[in-house]
Amino acid sequence: MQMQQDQAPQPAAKAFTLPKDPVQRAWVAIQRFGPALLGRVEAELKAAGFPALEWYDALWAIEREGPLRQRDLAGSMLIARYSISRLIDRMEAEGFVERRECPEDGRGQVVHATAKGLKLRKAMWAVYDKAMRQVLTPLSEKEAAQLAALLAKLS
Amino acid sequence: MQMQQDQAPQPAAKAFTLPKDPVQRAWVAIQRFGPALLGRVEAELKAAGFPALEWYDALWAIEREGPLRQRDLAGSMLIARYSISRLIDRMEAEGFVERRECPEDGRGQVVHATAKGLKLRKAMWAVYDKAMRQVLTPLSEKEAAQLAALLAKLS
DNA sequence: GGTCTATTGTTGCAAATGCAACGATGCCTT
DNA sequence: AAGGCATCGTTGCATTTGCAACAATAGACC
Repeated sequence: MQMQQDQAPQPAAKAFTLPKDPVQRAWVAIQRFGPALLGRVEAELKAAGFPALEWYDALWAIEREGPLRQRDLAGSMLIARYSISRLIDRMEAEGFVERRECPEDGRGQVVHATAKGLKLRKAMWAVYDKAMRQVLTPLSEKEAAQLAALLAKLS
Repeated sequence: MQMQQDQAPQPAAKAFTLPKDPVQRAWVAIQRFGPALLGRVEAELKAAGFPALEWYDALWAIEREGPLRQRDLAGSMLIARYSISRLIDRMEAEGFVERRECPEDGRGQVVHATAKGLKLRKAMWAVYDKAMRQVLTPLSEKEAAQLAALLAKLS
């Protein structure tokens, strides 16, 4: 019987050599480091007892743009409608959002944030912001801006 | 009854304005565009009837480094051991790899690629390479190298 | 109005994932 | 050699996802 916490989700990262071709280098970097960075931030949120980033994103989208149709949330978060449907199921079950009928469209559901939801988002932000900055410390402000610009070109 | 294919996994992307703070810009870009790019490439592989990128990555790791312990595959692919265990289950069931006993470690399993596996990797590469380059066309070679360098700083 | 097609959100089902545990083996210390 | 801890790979279980369908509503066209 062992007492250590087994099965770390992110196993020890080996030193990794990128390919020579610049395009492949870029691709490999995106594929490897992107998810790893997300994982680190998600891990900090979870360690602080918070739900996943999705929840934050949904709450933030609503706070930014006002109550939203599920369709629009899906568009805003770039995920499929059925994913939104179930995400909102879970968030509603915990009282962070609520669905209301959509006056202009009988099919629609408008998602509102509750006071509890707004509070959660703020609490998450403290941890999220810190974790994000920590993960990005290796970059100067200028480099961060450059990185954002390069990625934005790929939209 | 409708004949179109419903529920596109990546709904119409709205024009998206990045925050002002450079660090947040970088983070949002990583969070949004990274997965979107991966998704586009994955979609092309799937459309061509191929399995997911994971399969390619596993086969390529083995081809590059020789038959690998599952532990090392996990390290190389940055995923948990139980994920590897099940990934290899599936790949073995389709005859692309096979597990053999590890001579130096009774616990170990060494994963070998089969001829069928090597063939699959090559076939996938044709599509993968093309899709990857297509997704990255907005970047010049120099920019691609820059992007890779910036992301690598974050390892 | 009536018909036809598209969109919205939901759901059943199968597959995949995360987590926590486990058996088996290796390794280190005594 | 023996005990104790660490590592390797696997698995049961609950949760989450992806896919394909669906009912309900909207909108366009005649």
